[in-house]
Amino acid sequence: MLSNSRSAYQHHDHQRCIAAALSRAEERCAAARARLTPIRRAVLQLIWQNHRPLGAYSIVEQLPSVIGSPIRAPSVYRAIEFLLELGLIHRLPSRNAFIGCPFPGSEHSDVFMVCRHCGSAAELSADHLNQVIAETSERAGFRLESQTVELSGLCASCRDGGGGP
Amino acid sequence: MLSNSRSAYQHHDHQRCIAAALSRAEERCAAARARLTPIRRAVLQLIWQNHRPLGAYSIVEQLPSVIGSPIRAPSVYRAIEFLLELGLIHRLPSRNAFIGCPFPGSEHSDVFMVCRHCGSAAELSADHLNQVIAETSERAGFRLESQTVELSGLCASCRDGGGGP
DNA sequence: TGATTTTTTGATATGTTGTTTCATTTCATC
DNA sequence: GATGAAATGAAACAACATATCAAAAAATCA
Repeated sequence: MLSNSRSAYQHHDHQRCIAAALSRAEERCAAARARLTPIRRAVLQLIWQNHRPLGAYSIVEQLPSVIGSPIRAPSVYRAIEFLLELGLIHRLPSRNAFIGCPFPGSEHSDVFMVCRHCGSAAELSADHLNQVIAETSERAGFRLESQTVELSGLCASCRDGGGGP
Repeated sequence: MLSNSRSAYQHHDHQRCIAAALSRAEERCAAARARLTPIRRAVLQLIWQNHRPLGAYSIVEQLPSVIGSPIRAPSVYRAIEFLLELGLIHRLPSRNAFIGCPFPGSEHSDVFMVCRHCGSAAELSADHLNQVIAETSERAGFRLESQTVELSGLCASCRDGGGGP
């Protein structure tokens, strides 16, 4: 089971998370012959500023502090679209928000655990769960192409009385 | 496995679907000492006009033809909120749209199969799937409270070359 | 019944999220 | 440095959702 639930919910050196995410993004862009432009890089960096899903207009607000000049919504959405296509981020439909993918490139399907208390979201890719989802679809005669699984509840830290990461 | 995938995707007497849904709504409102007012009833009826998720502003547009007089967005959202609370409809986050629940009252969790071709959505409640989701959460130390599972792909009718229901 | 309280609806405005369109700039390639 | 493709700027707009306060309707009860 691939998961980033430890780092998402517990204290950790988050600078390394960010650095690793940007580094993976460089690799992936190189492999895809795509350009990680300053805007795209800044958007990715903002999304990775913590483990909470970030809305597009929050990015619009915060971009000047990273880029220097104001960036309008369409540019932000273009960067988001680019990052989505490369699998570097995911969209959480129930929140209209975006979150960094901790393991881009690996074949996995979107399963998120979103903590109602601290707002952090962890992603996991559980083979068994995906298999059961596939089987269930199959039995219903449904040809599964993609999936979004959003689980809401309390993360380990918040459940145990902590205040989250 | 509770599911309405047959009626959602295949030819059937849909008038009976609507009548049954309204009848269940009456029951459920009576049990909850809540009022199924004309607006709420009309909104539910519109959502049940077929098995495709319906957006709030489509409801706003269509309501006059059911109610007679125009109804603004806030009233529609109030009706939607009411129906959601009673479990008579569900919200599909990825589409900003609403769909009737085929088995309100039964303890079940939201799993939807949305056909990318015909747009119809079937709901199912698969014990095994829910159990695996619960186990997966547990293993990650996550206290699961609610879930939304949206599966996208091709329904049986569209997969077999048909045009859907 | 009539007064009181609660629930529901009306109406206006506004907030939030996402897209269209077209012009301009930047970049890679030749 | 000319050319075509990719990326960005800028303004307007479209779609989805909520805040607020007033009015009406319904339930409750003296």
